[in-house]
Amino acid sequence: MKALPPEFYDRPVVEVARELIGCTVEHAGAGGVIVETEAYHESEPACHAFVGLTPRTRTLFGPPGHAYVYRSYGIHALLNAVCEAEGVGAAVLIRALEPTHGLEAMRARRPAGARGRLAGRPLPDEDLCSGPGKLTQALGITLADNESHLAGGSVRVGPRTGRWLDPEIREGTRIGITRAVDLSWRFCLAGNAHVSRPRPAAPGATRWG
DNA sequence: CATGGGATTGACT
DNA sequence: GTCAATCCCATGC
Repeated sequence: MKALPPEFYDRPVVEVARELIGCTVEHAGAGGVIVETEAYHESEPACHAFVGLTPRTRTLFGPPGHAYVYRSYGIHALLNAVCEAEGVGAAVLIRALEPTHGLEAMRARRPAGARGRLAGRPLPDEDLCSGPGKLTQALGITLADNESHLAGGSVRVGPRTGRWLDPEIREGTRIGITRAVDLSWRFCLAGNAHVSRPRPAAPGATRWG
């Protein structure tokens, strides 16, 4: 796979978040197409970089085109792409993928449902990567991948191909945050079953898709 | 050095 | 809809 160059990430983070929809991510023999992203920028308080340069946010202020991986709620590793010029804290959170290869490797890394209807059965495709914590688990991405190069490291991000060349994109407000909740900095591939919930509605429509 | 909160998920009511 | 799990690290004393 040809990877996106660092220059791709060296522009306004909201623009990169939109452009990453339809691009590919792969790691450890598995990968998929990005169907959901969110933008974060040091100028707004939901961004980790808002507090300035600390040991935790060092990667965010580094050069564009690197992975920023951090632990969320003590449990999940979340994958971001560092954007904008070195010295500016900005990143795109990769929130969901449509898996394209390595599905069995993903299922091996994702525990099957312990109870209920799906107990003991393999997870459906749309449950493998339909959330930021799920996709890192499915791909085997950990904090050890923090700061790795997205163009030549363990995590690789590639350009749009095939039926994802000109994706129809929905946008909405970001999820799971308590500050700067009004910014419409979340982007999704319209009608895609792998987007996490809640899914943004089409403009003027009453239903998703 | 102690404390508190968080860019989530899965299980249960 | 509600809830706990569980770790990193920013902040404050």
